Amino acid sequence: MDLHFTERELDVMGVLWEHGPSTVADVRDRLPDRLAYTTVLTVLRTLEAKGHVGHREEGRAYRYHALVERDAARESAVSRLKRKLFSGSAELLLTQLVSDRDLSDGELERLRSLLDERLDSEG
Amino acid sequence: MDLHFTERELDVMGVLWEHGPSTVADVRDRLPDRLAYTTVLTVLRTLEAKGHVGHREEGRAYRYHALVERDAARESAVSRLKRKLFSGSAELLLTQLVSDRDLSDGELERLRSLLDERLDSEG
DNA sequence: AGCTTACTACTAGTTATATCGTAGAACGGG
DNA sequence: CCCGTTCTACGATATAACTAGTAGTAAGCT
Repeated sequence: MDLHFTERELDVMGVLWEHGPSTVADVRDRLPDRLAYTTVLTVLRTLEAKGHVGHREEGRAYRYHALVERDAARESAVSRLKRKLFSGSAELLLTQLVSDRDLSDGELERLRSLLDERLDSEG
Repeated sequence: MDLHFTERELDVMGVLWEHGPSTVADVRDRLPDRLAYTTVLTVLRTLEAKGHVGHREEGRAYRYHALVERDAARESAVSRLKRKLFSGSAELLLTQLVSDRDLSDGELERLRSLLDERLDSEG
């Protein structure tokens, strides 16, 4: 399946994934930019139209919840990035990832551990 | 700097990065979809307006070339992905990367080698 | 009951994206 | 020298993204 979110949609989905089902006001308060209440509502409604979120009535307000798993979005995004910018190569992508100057030694070691685990758990 | 390309722009940039300076017809021939000549030209012109590509006259035609390095685009895209979908964590991103069922053992080993090299080359 | 507040529903404007057609210039072959 | 081909320039249209205002409703306070 091909999941795709726009910039602002991703901000909103991020809130729902991070903090669970939320009202419009909840989402608005956690967004990086100060948007109008109705703006946030509009984004939620387009996300709902696309089937990415759903809502449930709660008193007089709606509580919105993600309908797609964050993992699915992650997988789709990584796959798209790999395809479009790294010629489909996971190695190139990892190379880019570890060439980040900001990574600490500790982080690098943990990254290697992750790979070791994955390799050990192979059949 | 914050580089950002749309879907189609990325297709076009991909051709320029992969095959070097190209005419409109060159680009068109290498795109995944069969677009009208003028459509490709339009994309190139908007890319030029944004400062991402430049052109040089060659006979009566223009030859377009990338003005931004592929590496810069890669770095920006990875950083954005990390921030927006992985809470800024390289480890989470790598986890997603290596959880790809399609990765072969060989690839995984090469990924680990890359990390080893990076770790060894540290101070 | 009336006032205020917190919602959703509708509408709307602007900018970006995506795609292409037509016009006009220039070149190459006959 | 005319004709078709190959360019760029300009314009156009449709859809999506982004933002927000206004209207109307319902709840809660006094």
